[in-house]
Amino acid sequence: MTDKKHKKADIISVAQAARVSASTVSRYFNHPELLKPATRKRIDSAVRRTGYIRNRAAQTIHGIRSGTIGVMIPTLDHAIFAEVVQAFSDSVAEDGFTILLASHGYDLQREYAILRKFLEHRVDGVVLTGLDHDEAVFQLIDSQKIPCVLMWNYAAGSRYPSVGADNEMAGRLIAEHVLSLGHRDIACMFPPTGGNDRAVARRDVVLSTLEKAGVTVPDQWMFETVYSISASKRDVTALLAHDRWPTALICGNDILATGALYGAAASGLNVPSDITVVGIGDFKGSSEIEPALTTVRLPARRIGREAGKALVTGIISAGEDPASSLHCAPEIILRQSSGPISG
Amino acid sequence: MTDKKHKKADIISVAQAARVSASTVSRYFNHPELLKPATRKRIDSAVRRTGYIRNRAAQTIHGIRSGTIGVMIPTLDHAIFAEVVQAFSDSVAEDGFTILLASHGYDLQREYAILRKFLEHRVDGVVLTGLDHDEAVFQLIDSQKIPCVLMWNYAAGSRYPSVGADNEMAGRLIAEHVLSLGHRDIACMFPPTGGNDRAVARRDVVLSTLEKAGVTVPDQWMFETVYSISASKRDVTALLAHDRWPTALICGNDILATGALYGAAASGLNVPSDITVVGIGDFKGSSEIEPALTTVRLPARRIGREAGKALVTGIISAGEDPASSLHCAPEIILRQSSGPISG
DNA sequence: GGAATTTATGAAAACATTTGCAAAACTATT
DNA sequence: AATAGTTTTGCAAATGTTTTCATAAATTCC
Repeated sequence: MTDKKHKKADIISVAQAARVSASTVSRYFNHPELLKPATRKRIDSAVRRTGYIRNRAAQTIHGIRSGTIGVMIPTLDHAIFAEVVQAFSDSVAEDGFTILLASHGYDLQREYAILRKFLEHRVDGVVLTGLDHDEAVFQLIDSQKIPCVLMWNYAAGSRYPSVGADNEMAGRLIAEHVLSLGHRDIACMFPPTGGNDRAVARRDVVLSTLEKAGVTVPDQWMFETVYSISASKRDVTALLAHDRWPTALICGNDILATGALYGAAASGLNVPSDITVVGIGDFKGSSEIEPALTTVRLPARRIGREAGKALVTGIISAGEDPASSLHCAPEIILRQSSGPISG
Repeated sequence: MTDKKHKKADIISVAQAARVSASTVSRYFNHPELLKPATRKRIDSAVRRTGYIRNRAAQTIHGIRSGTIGVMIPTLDHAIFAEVVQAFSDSVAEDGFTILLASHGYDLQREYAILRKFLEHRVDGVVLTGLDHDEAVFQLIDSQKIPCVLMWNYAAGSRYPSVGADNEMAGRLIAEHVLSLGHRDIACMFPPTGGNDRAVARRDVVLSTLEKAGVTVPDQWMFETVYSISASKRDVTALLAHDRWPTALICGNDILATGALYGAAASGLNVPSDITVVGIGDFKGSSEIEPALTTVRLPARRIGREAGKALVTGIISAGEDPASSLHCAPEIILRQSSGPISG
């Protein structure tokens, strides 16, 4: 029955079909308990017959919530962000929210532009990835008085509630683990830090933890490698082609560590007896790779879920009970890719 | 200057601040060429001072496009979908569209519910993943006369324009490659097929191609393995623990193939001299893994980009020039994980 | 069986915009 | 300086809902 006269099914056409007023149809959706069962049935059938679909745009201009949440991430190409977004989306979907998703590719200008677009759509709240953002972004959110949660990283005094892992802790955990195995000749590989506070925090804390133990990483063992398995594999292969290698390699994330593992394999070296390799993140696949990767778990699913809950709380309670921060603690995961020095 | 009197910046307050009428402000945004440069400047400053942000909801009820596109995927947890979505999003963002993203987790009921939600938000178009959907879903899209593109898979006579790869071709390519290497003792590992037309198509065509060559896959070499590296590693390890193995293993996707490679490594077997392993997809990392994986490339980025372009065309030209199908041909990628029989 | 409640419905105003039409303000032409 | 033509602007109606207030209908009470 797709005939439905094609009268652009609005609330008025439904009202006519049900022989009631538009107000009554509106109530049918928003306060059904106010209607007489008989009327309800009549409208029910009319809705079905006309194929009416509510128009949230029309509701939204009444100050009613739009039911959307703006989600801003650097990129979906990093599987870990995809995982966070998936968990976030599932979490808020339970309360009927749909996400408006956009990625800025680490471009701060774009982040601002996207945020404006979110606001044009009158999102009920926004999630940003990471703690650091352009001051203009924060001011815009302030001025619109819209709930906001910073997701993925956690820091006590963050500008907005933050739900995520403490990156410094993650860096410290992995550095301490490597030190505890007796390593002193250590190489580090981190992604480029431009526009990426997470990477900066991790690198700085790893280096300072090593230094506190009296270990300095020589320049030629400090790699800045783009986030890709192939780049890492290449750099590690080059490193291992020299006559002198480190006994351990700390990678800023599991992607780099995966590439490092492949690089070691391609160089004919054994991990961990020839070299220890560790990562940060515990990405999907890190536990199955040969050898299984020692890393620090950043609980992506949990972060996404909790960030969703926090934001929804902030939205539903409208200011009176703002979203609150939550630390999803990172946790060291010992596997086979790390071992004591020499052997 | 976050003072702005906090008068809920609407178009009228901007008009007052600029000493013009609301209509003029509206024109400032929608038809600026109709305004006198002086007025334009005045409004420009007023917009800035009041911190006004346009309200797309209010525009949308005038039949103006909402500037959103509904994107429906099974899950973002499969990196390949994340990649497609990222490319799609980038593509449509160029034309000012923002995506509304939701995942149904292969649940057809949920797909229908999400579609309704998209329509409530008056999305300008929708993309679905895969060719097969509930008839109710198709009817709903029909009845709303909204542009729709089926993304990821391609088939000539699809219900809506499809942009993607031909799965049968992908399956045939990989099966033929394995046969051409001389293999006759072949095992297959595919994901569970419930609600997943892609998996079905691939499996069926692989089996029929093998059969046409006179090869039958014995039951105990037919694995139905959930999409995860660990499950695949487990199943392959079990397979290789028997006294008789196949000489080749065809996996329904690269995730399963990756797990298989790890399983072979863990069993102390060499790929490809002991067993050939191939996948489908050419996921990120498949080229770097040791040994690099022979697979069929499904061009995810290209598919996402082209699907975006196709849908935007359909939206902008409003019916008169509907979105059109496009086949992004799969391509066999020969790497190290496959080799001739025995050795 | 009517008054007093309670419940159910409708009319109209409100929401933030766009747009057709008409008036006002300019320019150009004589 | 008056007219015609053009450009710029404002008014008011329209968009699809929700909500307040008022009224009509149903129910309860004595």
